[in-house]
Parts: sequence; structure tokens; C-alpha cells
Amino acid sequence: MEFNNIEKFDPSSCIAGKVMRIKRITANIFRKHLAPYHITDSQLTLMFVMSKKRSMTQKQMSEMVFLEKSSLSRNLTRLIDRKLIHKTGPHQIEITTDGLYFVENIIPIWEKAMNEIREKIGEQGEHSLSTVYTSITA
Amino acid sequence: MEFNNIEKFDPSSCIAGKVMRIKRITANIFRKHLAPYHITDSQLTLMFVMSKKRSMTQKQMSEMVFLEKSSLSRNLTRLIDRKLIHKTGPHQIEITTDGLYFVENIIPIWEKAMNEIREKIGEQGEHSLSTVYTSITA
DNA sequence: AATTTAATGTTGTATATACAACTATTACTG
DNA sequence: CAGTAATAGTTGTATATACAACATTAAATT
Repeated sequence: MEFNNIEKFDPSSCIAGKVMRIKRITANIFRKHLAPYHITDSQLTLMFVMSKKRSMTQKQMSEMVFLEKSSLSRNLTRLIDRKLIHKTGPHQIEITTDGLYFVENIIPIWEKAMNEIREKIGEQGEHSLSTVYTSITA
Repeated sequence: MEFNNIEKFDPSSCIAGKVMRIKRITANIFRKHLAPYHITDSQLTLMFVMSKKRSMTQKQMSEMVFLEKSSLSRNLTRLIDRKLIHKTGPHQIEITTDGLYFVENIIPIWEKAMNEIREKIGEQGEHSLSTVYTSITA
């Protein structure tokens, strides 16, 4: 056979392929719920972290969310423009009062998105996801 | 308390947050392995599907990989420019012979990336990922 | 304290992704 | 068969992401 590797392998076993598809599906669900509030899933993650920690460096945030520093820098730009976050020094970002209210109010919406995903993946799926997450971030 | 929702909730429970982080981590591993061959994880998924099916419509592909038609259209542009895929009609894309050889040769590299991820998530993690994938795509 | 070194953050460039609006193709219907 | 409706695919625009190169700030060394 000319293409032995192709014959033998099973594309559906690809881990990255599965992760990408899961990501697209979950992002679509979240987008649908969050769009009216003009915030994205990625931005919301940053806001959630900030709402708990209140203040930190970009380096710290970048490590917490596994986001490259340049990507983080650009995502923050949009949140800073909206005054949900501000810079209190060269190496310090802080959530604003507006930011705290925003998170406070978006949590019920976020819960709706979470529930829609839970309906799809179930208790089992949610637990399995945690297993993957724990092992890959260990 | 002023921010009751914030106090109560646990950002680390966010499904989308976990999925995004897992996605960044796996994409980084794949990127590292695939970069020398000038192909991305997303493009490789398309090539993998094409290597098995040989020919299909964009609509079919879009449903198989859960990718919006416009995103697919643009990703295909790059593969068509490289002559790994070509259009055989208005609604038909086909893998080229070059494309088949490309996939045949990249599979061993792909296996290295897969193994690096497997080292992190283990048998358990790989199985858990499949569980999530099956349920969310059901 | 001044200069060098290291760490942190930003900007240039490229791909990925989605929605909305448009174009092109195919399918239906009279 | 012609005209319309439906489906498929492309383009405009915006955010997300990463690497490389640059700029800025902090730390270390003399």
C-alpha cells in the first residue's frame, strides 16, 4: 500500500482534535449567553480571577490562565478600555468597582450557560473534564 | 455583603475556563511538534479527515469538525494555496496526491505530540476526554 | 549609586474563530 | 423551463492566540 500510515491510523483518536471540537462547542454556548453583555468567555475568565484576587501582576494572571503574555496584554486592553480593570502601577492590575459590579451581575448569566453545558455532558462529563484538567495542569 | 455572588462562587469550577486552559496547553504541545512542518493543529485536523474521506463538501467538513463555515472557508484557503487540497467543483473539495503524502509523512510526528500529551494526562485522562467528547457531541 | 542583567510587558505579524451580510449555487415549484 | 426559495460558500469585521522582536521596569553586581 502507498499510504500505510493513513490506512492504519484513526483520526478520531486525535486528542487535539477532540479538545478543539469540545472548545468550539462550549465556546459557542457561552458566546450565545454572554453576547448580550458584550463580554467573551476569555475575558470573563480574567474578570472572574480578578474578582477573587482583586489585584495582581500580568505575569501571575498569565500563569493562572495558561495564556501567553502577549495574548493577555491584548485581552486586558479591552477590559481596561471598558474600565472594568485598571493599572495601578507598572506591574499591577486591579479590578475596578465597575468591574466588581459587572462580575456580580453576570454570574447568574454564567450559571445559565453552565447549566446548558451540564445538560449535555452530565455529572459524569463534568467530572471527567475535571480529571483531564487536573492531570494536564499538574 | 456587597458582592454576594462573587463571594459564593468558585471561578475554578467554570467549565469553559477549564476547556480553554486545556485547549491552550494541548495546542501549545501540538504547535511545538508541528511548527517545523508549517502546519497547525486546526489545519491538520482537516487534512486527517480528508485523508480518510478523500472528497467531500465544505458543509460536510464543517459539521464533522464543528467549525463555522466561514472559519472553514478561510482555513481551507491556506491548504488550497499549498496544493494539499483542491476544489474539483463548486461544492466539492478533494485531497491532492501531495496532500496524501503530506499526511502520510506527518503521522509519525503527530504520534510524538500525542505521546507527549499522553504522558501528562495518562490512560485515565485520555479516557475521560473521550467521555466528555462523546457526551458533548451526542 | 551606576551599569549591567534579568524579568515583565507591548507591538508586529500570522493563523483561528464566529456572526452578519453578501454572493453563488442548487433545489423546488408553477 | 423560468423564477423563486433554499442551501452553500465568501468576505467584512472583531476578538483570541502565539512567537519573535522590541521596550520597559526591576534586580543584581560592582
